[in-house]
Amino acid sequence: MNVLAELRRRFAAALAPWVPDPAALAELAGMVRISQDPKFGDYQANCAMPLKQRLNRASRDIATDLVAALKVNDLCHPPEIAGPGFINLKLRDDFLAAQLNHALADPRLGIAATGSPGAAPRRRFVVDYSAPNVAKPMHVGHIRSTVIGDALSRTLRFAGHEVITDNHIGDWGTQFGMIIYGYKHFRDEGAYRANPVAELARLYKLVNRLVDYHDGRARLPELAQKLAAQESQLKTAAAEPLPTEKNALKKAQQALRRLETQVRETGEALTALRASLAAVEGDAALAGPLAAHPKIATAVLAETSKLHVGDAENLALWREFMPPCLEEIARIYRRLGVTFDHTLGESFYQDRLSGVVADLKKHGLARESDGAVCVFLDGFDIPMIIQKQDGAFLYATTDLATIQYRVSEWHPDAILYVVDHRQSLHFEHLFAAVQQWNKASHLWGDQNLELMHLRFGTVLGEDRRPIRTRSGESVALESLLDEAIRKAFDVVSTKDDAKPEGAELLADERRRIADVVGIAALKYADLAQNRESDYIFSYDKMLSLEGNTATYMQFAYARVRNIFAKGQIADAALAKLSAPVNLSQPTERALALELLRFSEALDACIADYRPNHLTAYLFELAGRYSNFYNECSVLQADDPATRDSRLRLCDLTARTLRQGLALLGIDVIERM
RNA sequence: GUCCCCGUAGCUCAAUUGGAUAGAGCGUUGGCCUCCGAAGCCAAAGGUUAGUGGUUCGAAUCCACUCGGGGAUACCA
Repeated sequence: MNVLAELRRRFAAALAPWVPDPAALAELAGMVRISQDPKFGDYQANCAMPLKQRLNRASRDIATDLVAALKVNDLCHPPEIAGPGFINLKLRDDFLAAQLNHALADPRLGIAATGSPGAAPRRRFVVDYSAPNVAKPMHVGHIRSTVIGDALSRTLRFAGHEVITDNHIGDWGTQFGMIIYGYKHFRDEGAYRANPVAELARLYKLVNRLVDYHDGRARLPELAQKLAAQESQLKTAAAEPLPTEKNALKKAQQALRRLETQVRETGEALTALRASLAAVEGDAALAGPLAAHPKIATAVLAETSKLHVGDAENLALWREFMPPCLEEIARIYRRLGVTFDHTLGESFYQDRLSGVVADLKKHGLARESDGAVCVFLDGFDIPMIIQKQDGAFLYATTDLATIQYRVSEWHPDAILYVVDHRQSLHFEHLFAAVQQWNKASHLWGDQNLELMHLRFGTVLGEDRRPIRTRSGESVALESLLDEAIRKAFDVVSTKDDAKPEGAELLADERRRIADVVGIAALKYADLAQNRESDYIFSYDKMLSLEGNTATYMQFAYARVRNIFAKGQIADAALAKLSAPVNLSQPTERALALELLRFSEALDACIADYRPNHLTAYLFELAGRYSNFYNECSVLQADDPATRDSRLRLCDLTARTLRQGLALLGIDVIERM
């Protein structure tokens, strides 16, 4: 049972005579909360105060009447009224014990599935996440979308929703023009045969560097000119006498500061550009290709465009490259334990794009402007371009086609996009456009379709700039995984060697544990910190195995399981225990209360699609278990009834931790 | 220029979406293994929630302005 939801229902019933408006009633009933401080009880209701004005009475009196009308004595001790009218509720121990019994007997731990009585209605979700570019190695920037999307999908599914996951991979863009060009001009046949993915990655990097180089050369004069202009502007501004009037002075100083920043930033950009050009020029291996391919940028675009119009040679190459590229990302997903129901990338939608454009034109939603086909939308300064002057389609076009496909094939209630926040404007455009399109063309009709951009912050380095290695490339995702596992292995070995009775793990088992612990740490660091602001990447933090980490929960789990192992209590024996749970010790009661909040944590996680509610809950639960573990002996309890009661608390704790972590895509181990 | 996001302990982040004395982790200081696993537990120090005004029973949260940071900004994705 979701105790919070039940209390809200009880309050709604008690409030109904005073509050006829259903919306207002729901809002007031929603003011039942978990208490922040145990001294205020387990839950508190804050709805008396807002009624003060509506009823024109003292809020404390309202609280008194409300408590009189409230029927909760099967759940709680008599409510207490505090301060201006806070109503504090404390659950009865016999109620807690009964709920624990129920959860213990249920494989779903007492969590009602959607669609069942009293639970939320079942919905169908499409979750779009990860979406890497398959032509280049996955890097650290891909981890957030992948891990968050996976956790949300698992959580929604467990709650009872229908979930369709779809990896919208980048398999049709300019990157393929680059590797096709690279393959035609620079490939090492032997290397390609031996390891196609590695060779293609090398070619991608090589071509990318050459293109960047020529691009940089072309930009250099412009940038230098810009700097000179800004410098002279600054000089002129600085030479002018400062105004004496206070506001004007402030403005002038501000303008000066802004100019100084501009000059500094342009100067830095220029220096960086010169350095990168010099690096390429100083690289003997690049001298030949550089001289021989001066027009590489346009040539790459030409290869891309040949692919798009169906050129036989390029299409054949693309078909040849795709399997190893897909196998490469599949390998990473296997290591992460991430799966998808579908992998329908950009290429899948190519033959639908012209139809999308035609349909939008037909309904008057799109028109030509400066040679490009644009969708102009109310409330936006700029249009969304769906076809370029040269006839090429854009990612906006693909995204429209993708929605069209998803609604016609899958009929979802919601589509969730787990994507970097920098694409916010794109999604605002896209959602606005598709709503218009639906009105004109009945893509999904009158039913409600929730389109949601679940944005997250960019992964930045510790210098607050996009994460890079010393050589200037993004950190490969795989090297991060290796590092996480390597570090976990060191810690596992150290801890095992230090055990009082000597090491107990074989090398093989240590490796298996390190795998689980390392990947878990990596995922958890991301899930626990799901904010919309940027994310400072730090090896130390991401791979930490202490404090609020997945390791903490895994450790708590292993300690529970160790009790069962020491006591030689099999799972079957645990399941047969039926002794009433006794909550006389404060740490027992606190643990029990936390165990029953699992359902609330899941609801919160789903309500705003934020796994960090779940991580916070699991951290809290593991903490309560640690307190209990320190205070209460289980195997050496004073009497058999207490022992059995505590064994049952341990059992439910272990199962809740295991289930909660599983929803985050994190495994547990029996020993570590 | 315009629009969007953000500013909370030394650092990285929470705060149940307007509730009571703003909480964790890391780091710092001190304590706890003869006792089911110390990857743990307990305690201490650390805050004008960037600032000013407003809204109300009540503000980190909502509104206005100021300061500071980031992002986006017609033909990359």
